[in-house]
Amino acid sequence: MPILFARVAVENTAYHFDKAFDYLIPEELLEQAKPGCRVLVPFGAGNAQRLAMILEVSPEKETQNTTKQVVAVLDEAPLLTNEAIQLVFWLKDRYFCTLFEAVKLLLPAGIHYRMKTEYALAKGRPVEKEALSKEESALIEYLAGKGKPVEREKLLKAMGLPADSPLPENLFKRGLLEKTGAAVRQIKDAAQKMVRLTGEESPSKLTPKQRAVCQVLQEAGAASLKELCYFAGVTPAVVNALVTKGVVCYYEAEVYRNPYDQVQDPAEEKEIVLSEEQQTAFQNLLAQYREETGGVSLLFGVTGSGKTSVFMRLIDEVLADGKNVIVMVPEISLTPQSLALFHRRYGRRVAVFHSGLSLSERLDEWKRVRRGEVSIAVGTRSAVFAPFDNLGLVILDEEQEHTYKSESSPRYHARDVAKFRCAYHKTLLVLASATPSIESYYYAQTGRYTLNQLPHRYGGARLPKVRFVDMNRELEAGNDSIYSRELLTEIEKNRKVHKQSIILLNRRGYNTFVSCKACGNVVTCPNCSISLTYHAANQRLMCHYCGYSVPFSTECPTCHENKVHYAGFGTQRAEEQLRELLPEVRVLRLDTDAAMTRFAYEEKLQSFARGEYDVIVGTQMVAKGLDFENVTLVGVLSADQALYGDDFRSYERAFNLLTQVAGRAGRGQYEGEAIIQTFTPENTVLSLAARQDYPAFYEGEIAVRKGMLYPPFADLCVVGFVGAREEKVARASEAFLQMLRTLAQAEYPQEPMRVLNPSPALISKVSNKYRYKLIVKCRNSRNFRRMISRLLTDFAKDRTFSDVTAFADINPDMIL
DNA sequence: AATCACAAGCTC
DNA sequence: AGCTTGTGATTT
Repeated sequence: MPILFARVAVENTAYHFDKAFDYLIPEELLEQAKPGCRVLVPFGAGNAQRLAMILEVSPEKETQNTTKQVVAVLDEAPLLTNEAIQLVFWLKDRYFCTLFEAVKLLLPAGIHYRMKTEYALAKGRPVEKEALSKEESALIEYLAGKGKPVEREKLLKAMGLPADSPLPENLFKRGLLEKTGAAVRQIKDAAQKMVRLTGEESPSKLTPKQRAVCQVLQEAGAASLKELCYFAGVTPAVVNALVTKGVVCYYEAEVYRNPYDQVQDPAEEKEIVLSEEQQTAFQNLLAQYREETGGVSLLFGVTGSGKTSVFMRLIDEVLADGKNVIVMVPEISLTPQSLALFHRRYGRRVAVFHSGLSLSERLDEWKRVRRGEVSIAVGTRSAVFAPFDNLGLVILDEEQEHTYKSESSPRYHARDVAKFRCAYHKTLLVLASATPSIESYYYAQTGRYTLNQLPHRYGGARLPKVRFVDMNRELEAGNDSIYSRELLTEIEKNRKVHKQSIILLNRRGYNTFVSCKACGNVVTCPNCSISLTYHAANQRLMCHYCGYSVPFSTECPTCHENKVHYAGFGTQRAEEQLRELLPEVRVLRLDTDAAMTRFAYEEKLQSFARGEYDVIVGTQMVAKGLDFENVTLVGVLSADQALYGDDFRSYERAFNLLTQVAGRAGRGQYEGEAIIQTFTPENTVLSLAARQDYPAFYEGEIAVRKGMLYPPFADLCVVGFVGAREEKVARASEAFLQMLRTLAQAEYPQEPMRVLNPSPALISKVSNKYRYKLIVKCRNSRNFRRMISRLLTDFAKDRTFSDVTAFADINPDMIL
């Protein structure tokens, strides 16, 4: 009998000691213990039971009699494929997370077990002789009354004790209580009670109602209890009686909780008619897909050029090959309309993943994919993990969107995970966008990706007219509101002819940039070419990349007039002011702060569509995806807020946003117009966005990226530090910097990097924890990651900073 | 000699 | 993080 070992990922390990741990598989579990199955293992000195995932089963290498044994196997069949297991190791290596965190990412939340602790009265122990406190004896009494194990949480709640009370644990240690642990599923598989005939007993001596039941079953073969009662016109009691007689029996059948249950399979597939341009793009993509080399292609098509038609044709071909497809879209564009598009064409072969689903719905959609019952997964970021084992195509729509980057550990980017999966399956990844990320376009230009273009709008639709309003002039004319006279006039004009308007206020981040009213100059950092941010606390202007700062002064460094000021306002004020200025206009405010459920959001949009409002005022969520025929005017309150964010991607985001928002107007038969307010009308990004001239924008931007060493010419590794005491956090970041310098010099002298000084995070205090960060311009190579990984573990082991946690994020969307 | 409190080290 | 073991100091 060969001895087998399981290499497992253990739950709740800290990054600095996480790795695959080896356990012996006892003989009776050999059958069941397969890679991809979860197990229970004893862990640590106390041998407390923990959840773990088997990543590999292999014969013994060297005998260590210290090796512990697997306690139990929790899954009948593996949850992870071979690919998924490789992906787990890849995720740990790339994103500095633990193996089990990576495992969790690949599974639907609803499938997770959690360890529960139960207490019961110890048998054969005379309680009477013990010295007990009042609370203790009350607890003992309660358990004696129950006579069976009670879950820890329930017990504490029943006794009115705090959730972290050590009481039961103390009693356990004194031997008065017994402790049992078990792994429980949070979400149960949904099952339906089904009924069928046993065929054993001849149905004699039956009541009329019972005979009716049997008749239905004879016709239908089997039915759910619910349906059966409905069709036979009886209550479950009748069926119960038949069960007792042995005529019929119950069994459980699994059902799926599916929010799109009503979706019908399409009667026939409608032919998609492609324009010549679309046809060429489609042919190229198809050819590349057939190469089966695992390449990446950028589909660069202007807004309204019909990218969706191209990939639907491509999807058709891939499905015809019997392969599966993942389509990812940003959350905001996953509207019922766009989903309906897929449902109409592919019916029940579509599984959907987005944040609006309940845990159980997500679990069931995941199972449908895992069992090969669907062929397409449509969804947001997490859809990239859809467990297909015959993946043929991945499409990432609006590939530049920041929502594809996770902001919490594991800080993965869906684009990179998609690359991994496509390389594994030797198949095609399509990145689609009207405004690609600078990085992706660069790779398309330099041949790392192929490039397919759709330079014209489908059906020859025209782009909206774009006008700029110089807000400096407004101020000179004595208008100090946030609405220019021109914009107000147009809104009012629009209302009178029953057309609608969208007003966008970009307020991403918490920055207040500083500019000169006289020359329009925006004050930037001399080292990083990043807009400086005004900090009220110390009245200084700070760069949050490198920590550079100067005292705030109203004197402009360029024109030396005393007209430097800072600005910033929110949607609420924008809404109030519009109501005051144009009392007759019906205003709808939409923003993410308004703590709206997905449902309420849909509801409001519906009523806007019905014409119950004249204007929507909102943050960037209104800029994208909305498609209303009746909207002919789009106003951007301050383009500057987007342009001068304190981030090297600010121009890129602003260009992207303005291009998109201008695309909101005039989507139907009416011509649209966009009015963009700015204090810096001469900024070329504005006119480039108005013309939707991406190539020209790219040329300017890529030069800056190259000059300043920003992606794609370098990677930014941000190391964050979090802790309760500010000076401790600050000292920790300094210490880390020291460690980094030493290690880099000693062991990684070849690795190119530039380390910027640690500095407080942009939002330096979040929920009473102080945050610092330090930026390293680097090459995201295996070697560099290994170095960071070592630093993170060494740092965590250093007890002087035990109350400060450090984490790393390579190329985050926003720099803390 | 017995007991305690905290630092150090390991997790298969 | 959670737990055990080691070390030294304090108490009897």
